[in-house]
Amino acid sequence: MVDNASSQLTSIKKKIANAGYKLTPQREMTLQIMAEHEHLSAEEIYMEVKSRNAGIGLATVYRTLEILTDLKVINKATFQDGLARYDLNRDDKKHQPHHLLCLKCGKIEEVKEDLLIDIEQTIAKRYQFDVQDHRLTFHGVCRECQSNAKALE
Amino acid sequence: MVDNASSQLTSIKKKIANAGYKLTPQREMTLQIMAEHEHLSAEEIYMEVKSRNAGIGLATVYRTLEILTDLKVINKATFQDGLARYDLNRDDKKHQPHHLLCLKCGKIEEVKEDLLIDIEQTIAKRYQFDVQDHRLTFHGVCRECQSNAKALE
DNA sequence: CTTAATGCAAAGCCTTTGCACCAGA
DNA sequence: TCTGGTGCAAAGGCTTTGCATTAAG
Repeated sequence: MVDNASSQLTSIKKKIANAGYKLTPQREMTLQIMAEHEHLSAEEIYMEVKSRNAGIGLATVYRTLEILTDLKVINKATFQDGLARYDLNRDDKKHQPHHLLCLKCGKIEEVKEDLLIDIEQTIAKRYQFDVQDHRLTFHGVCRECQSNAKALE
Repeated sequence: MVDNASSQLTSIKKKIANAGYKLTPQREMTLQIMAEHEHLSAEEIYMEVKSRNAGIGLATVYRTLEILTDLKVINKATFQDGLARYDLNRDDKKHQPHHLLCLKCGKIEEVKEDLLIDIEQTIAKRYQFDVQDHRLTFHGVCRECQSNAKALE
């Protein structure tokens, strides 16, 4: 697991270098943190870097995230709150994972499988639309919040 | 068709009044315009009202849209550009429609059917997540842009 | 060395809020 | 009349940009 993660980071770093970008401590730190957490916002990455006593500017975080998004190394997802959140592109997934957004506690869960394959074909046929990617988020109540609600009854 | 639209507006206006809100010219104008266009941003509604020589403030547009969203008379959808867009809730649909976003021309199409019913059940079972609504957008290339691309070959 | 990258602060967007005035019901 | 609604301008969040300084390759 750890090996997988670190080998993934290594290959990402190569990708950055190959694309002609410099491998700065700030960029490495950002990648490291993204490998350890999901759905981070720019602000959260910024705070996390600083908490490790490493220096970085918020603008640098945004610039790094833009580069990584261009390189398709990470995904950017914007939810209803208007806050962009970022995730490392695990594996070779070409599609954005689905999300479950809890309306009570705000937690975001990830759905590992791609449940839209059939539907994309339907869309392609019925609307003659060449589907390349998708964004799917379910709004509802997560398991914990359901339990909590029951406990209060 | 026109009758349908106007009767829909009439019932929306009743809903507004019943909820204890006042029926102001600004609110009527906003509804009228939303009945005529899809996927409007607050700014677009604002400009459209002014182009009809009626007065309105951008803040009022936002406040009206908030009320209408609360009343579930309209839907608010935020796309990747971070701009919120609004649509009248046609029929009694309880779920947000799906969207097709063209990556070439930026056009947004609407998918009338709800294709997620089965998937929502899968999610509910597999993740014990109480699904209440969803947001689904497909990214790809629309029919016209496909034709244009072929014409250039 | 050379040029891209950084950090700060300022500026940009979209959206919300405060407040005095206005107008539906 | 009475309270909510409006409009303006100011303030708020998130994100981007300008510019002098720093550091990777």
